[in-house]
Amino acid sequence: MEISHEFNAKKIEDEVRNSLSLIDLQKLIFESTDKTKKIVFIEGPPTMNGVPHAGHLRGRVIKDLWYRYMTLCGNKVIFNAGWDTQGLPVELQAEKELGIEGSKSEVIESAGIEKIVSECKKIVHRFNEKWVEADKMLGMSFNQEKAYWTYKDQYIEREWQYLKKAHENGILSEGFRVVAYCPSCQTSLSHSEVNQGYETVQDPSLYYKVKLQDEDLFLIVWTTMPFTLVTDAMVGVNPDENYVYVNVINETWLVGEKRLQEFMKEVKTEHYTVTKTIKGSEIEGRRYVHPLLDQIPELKELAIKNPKFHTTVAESFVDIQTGSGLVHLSPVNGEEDFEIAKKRSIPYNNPINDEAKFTDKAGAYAGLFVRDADERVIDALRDRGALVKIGKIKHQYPLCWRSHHKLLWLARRGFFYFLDRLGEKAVEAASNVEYFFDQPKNRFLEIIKDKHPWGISRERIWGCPLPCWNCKNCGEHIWFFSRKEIVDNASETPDGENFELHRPWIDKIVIKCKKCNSKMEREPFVLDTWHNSGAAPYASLTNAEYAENIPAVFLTEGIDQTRGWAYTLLMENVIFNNKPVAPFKSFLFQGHVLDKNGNKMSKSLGNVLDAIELMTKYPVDLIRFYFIWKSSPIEPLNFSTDELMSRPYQVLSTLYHLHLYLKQNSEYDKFEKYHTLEWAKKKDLIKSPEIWVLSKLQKLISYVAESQNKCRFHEAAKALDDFIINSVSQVYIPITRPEIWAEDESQKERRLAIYATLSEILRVFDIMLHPICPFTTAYLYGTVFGQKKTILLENWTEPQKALINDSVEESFDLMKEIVSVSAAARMKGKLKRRWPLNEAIICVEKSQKQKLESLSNLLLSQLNVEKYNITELEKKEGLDLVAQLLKLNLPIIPKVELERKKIGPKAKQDLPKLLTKFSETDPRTIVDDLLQNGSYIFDLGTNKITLDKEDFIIDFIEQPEYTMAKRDSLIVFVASARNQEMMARGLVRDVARRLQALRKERGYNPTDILDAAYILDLDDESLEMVKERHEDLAFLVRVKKILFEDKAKSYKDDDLDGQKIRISVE
RNA sequence: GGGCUUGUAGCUCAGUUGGUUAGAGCACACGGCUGAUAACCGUGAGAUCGGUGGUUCAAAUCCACCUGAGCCCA
Repeated sequence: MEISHEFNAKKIEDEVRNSLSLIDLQKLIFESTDKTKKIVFIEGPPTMNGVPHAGHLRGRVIKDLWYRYMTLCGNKVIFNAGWDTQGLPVELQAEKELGIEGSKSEVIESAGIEKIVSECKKIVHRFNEKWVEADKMLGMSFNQEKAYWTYKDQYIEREWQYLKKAHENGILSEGFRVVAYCPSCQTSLSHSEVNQGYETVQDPSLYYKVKLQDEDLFLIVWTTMPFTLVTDAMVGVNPDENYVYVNVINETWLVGEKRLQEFMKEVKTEHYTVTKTIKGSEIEGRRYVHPLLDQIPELKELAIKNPKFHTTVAESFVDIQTGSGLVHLSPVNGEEDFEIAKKRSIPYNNPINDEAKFTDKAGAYAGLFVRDADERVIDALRDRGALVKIGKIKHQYPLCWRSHHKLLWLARRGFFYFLDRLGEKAVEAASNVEYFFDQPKNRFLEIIKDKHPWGISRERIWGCPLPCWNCKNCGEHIWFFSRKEIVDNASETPDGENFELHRPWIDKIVIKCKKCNSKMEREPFVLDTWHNSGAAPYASLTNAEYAENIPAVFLTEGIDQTRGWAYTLLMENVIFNNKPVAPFKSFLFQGHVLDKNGNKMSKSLGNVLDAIELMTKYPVDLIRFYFIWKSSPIEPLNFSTDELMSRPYQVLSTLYHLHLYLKQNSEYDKFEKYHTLEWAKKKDLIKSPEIWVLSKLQKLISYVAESQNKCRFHEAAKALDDFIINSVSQVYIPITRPEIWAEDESQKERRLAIYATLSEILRVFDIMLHPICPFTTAYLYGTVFGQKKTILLENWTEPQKALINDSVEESFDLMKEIVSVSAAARMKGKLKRRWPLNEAIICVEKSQKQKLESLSNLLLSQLNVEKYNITELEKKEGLDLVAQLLKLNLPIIPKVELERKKIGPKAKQDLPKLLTKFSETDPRTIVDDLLQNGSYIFDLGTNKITLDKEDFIIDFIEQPEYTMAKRDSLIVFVASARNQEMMARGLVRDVARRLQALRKERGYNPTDILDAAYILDLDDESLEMVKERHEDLAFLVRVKKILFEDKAKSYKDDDLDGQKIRISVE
């Protein structure tokens, strides 16, 4: 590779990708003697049901940054890719692509499980190609050959080991939970699917009454699903709300106070009286009589056996704004209802089958589809005098997004990790992890403290099968946790011993019950896909790798994975080890990527940026730099491509041109490898600019390492940005440029020392920036330095204490500040910086003078003055400062104003006179009097007013022959007068600047010596001055001669402070 | 509905245990510097610190409520 004159980021990427494809980088790293410690990273596998977008890139960039940083720091990092491949999203995509619709059983019947599974694999591989392509473009260092796939048999078998441990330790049990269920598709739906499907629908609005057992009071209960009376177990009230006793004809009803009027209107009852008001909490635990006990024997039995059954419960979730304020609770038909029943150990009946039909246990309702029972329930209530009112209601209710049927809430059997059985192990494991930021830590710990049971089974096809067989005859359960165990216990293996561990093949294995010798059936579940990815630490590694390298030192994923992957990883690892140990020592949660206006990226808004498109269009290193540099990894990031191309571009472009500058100049001077900093130091060629910039570099190295270690990547990137632009490009290069520009052979070693310094800076900088911008740095390192085969084989540089020099840094920074204040002073006096001036007077704080003395030559040239004078001042202000300046004979004129607030009360009606008198008074006399007597007396004729220094605002301006600027405690005066000589030198530089700009415009190289420069139309005085100094000018613009006649081929019109001139170089 | 987080200049972000006049960068205007650079320097304009109320001698900072946004859970 050869460095080109133009910075073309996309071309650089291609070249670097090509050259990397020729070597086995992973091998080189693992064989390198510099890389000693082996560590492992576990990739949180993305689901292969879509293509990568901009949001995915942020996390990948952070992962790769970490990998490269750790590699540079001397580690061998196992950095395998991983792909999440199973689960509902993939399965649904497969159904869609196969064009099959309908219920689960219909799907299975029409397509067959095998076809669905094969389609799932196709989909997963199709999307995977895109992901691998994106990773390659992004420069991800993942080992793709060793990528783990969650659906592979090998992975499944290892995942089963988690189940085995859970089974052994009693964490894994069968249980029930209430899920949203589509009766048409005969499938349960996830929460996100349910949330998609809310629509306004019409439902019955049923009010019925139940009598309390021990009081002559009827509870008025409301529901929109009459059929759930068949599974009724409780009536809920809100403990904090008021309920009223209402006399109606010859009964007393209990209704929520807030709903009383509305309710009475609905039931068309005008005459009623409220006799008593109570809080909901006061009727907790009262027994009521369910009106349909005669129809449902099981319900009656439960009511007889259990005194808590059919009682009132006060629960804060009960909504007082709808219905009657009292709601009936059906544990098997409502999530909250179920939780409450469990909490209160209240039993429940569950007479509903897979087709959502009532079973024989539902007595009079047996065989009916549950929703079709609504009418029958209402009739039965009416017959028994328990019906209060049946109406209709329009409300938001979830429909199945596929079949558009109303969803039902049903209790389904399943397998659970009962996490409460882990005791405090999980909480302890999570507390010992480093999270870098407090916000996600708090949230994560809260979630874990919940110990909510984790339902790990799903009634699906495409997933890791639950290896549990069930005997329908005697109820025996048996678990096998490996292929070998299954095969050893199978009486038939229709697909051979190496059958695929998925459905449908695993379902064909025949196992005979050991107890009754009947044919057993596999429990028809697959595992929650979160269980798949959560098993990655053990399932994706070898036993040895797991034992040695887990807990992993660092993992990172999006903030949404707090409840997702981070949680399942932790829980599974605690279960697996049965010890309070997390599979990660630290976990960084990343904020999400939003669009440039801060909106969530979503398909419906159409603001999702395709990752591959983005990386085709924009330089990858800029994208990477931008993600890292823009904000803290924990914060959400508003992604704007315009912003991406602004500052990040400038940083990389500057870095590139610095390398170019070094290469071009150093080659011209025959700079060799042995011209190191050591060499320069021995020859005493290191001057203050080098000391300064190298000292800054050492501090930068420490700062960047510290920031990376704390995951403050953005702070590291900002420090790198600041150093390369503001210290190197803006200060070190301009200051040393005159020395580089000289061709004097006697100064050659000094030039070589500058190259040695720049080489050191840029090489170290490339290494530090490499984790963020791998392409540009690999290219620059390769073309300019190239000591190692590739930059990743380099080592992170340790800061050298010997190069830190605080006092030179301070002096230098002070000098920069003074030059900046002097520029402000020149600005005020309209004195260009390239005009030489006679004198500068600099006022600094005590003890700063000496610091500047060491830089006197630099200071002279930077200020562009003949001489300067430094004065140290005591830190003072107002009158004291003015007094000090006057005493030191500095060129100031005191400026005095009246403090109106203070003098008002003193002067009162004489104020106008005082103001006139004040305006006629020389400020200097006021200042002198204040200094001598502490006060000044205004003689207004009629009376005298004495003012002291608090009554004045005292400041100063410069004397007319100077121009001045101040900042904090710095004051700089610049003598504004210019003699003929200075004017001439300034003019020559003005002209030179314009000619140089023209040279560049016309494409000449800096080193070319051209024949002539032409200058026309100067006024007589200027012409004379330039003519006198034509040799200086010729040297400055690198031409053989300066001509003042019209002989050039073409001219450029230019403007020299108002003079219209024509110039040319040829 | 609940939990966690967040709102500072047109944009992107700093702002320490509460403490003088709330800071940078980008963009804008004017001027300057420059033969590595799409850089940089100076001056200017630009902020009721989301809103309301409270605690305090003193609030961007602490508390309460309201409001916009994000994530998770229901």
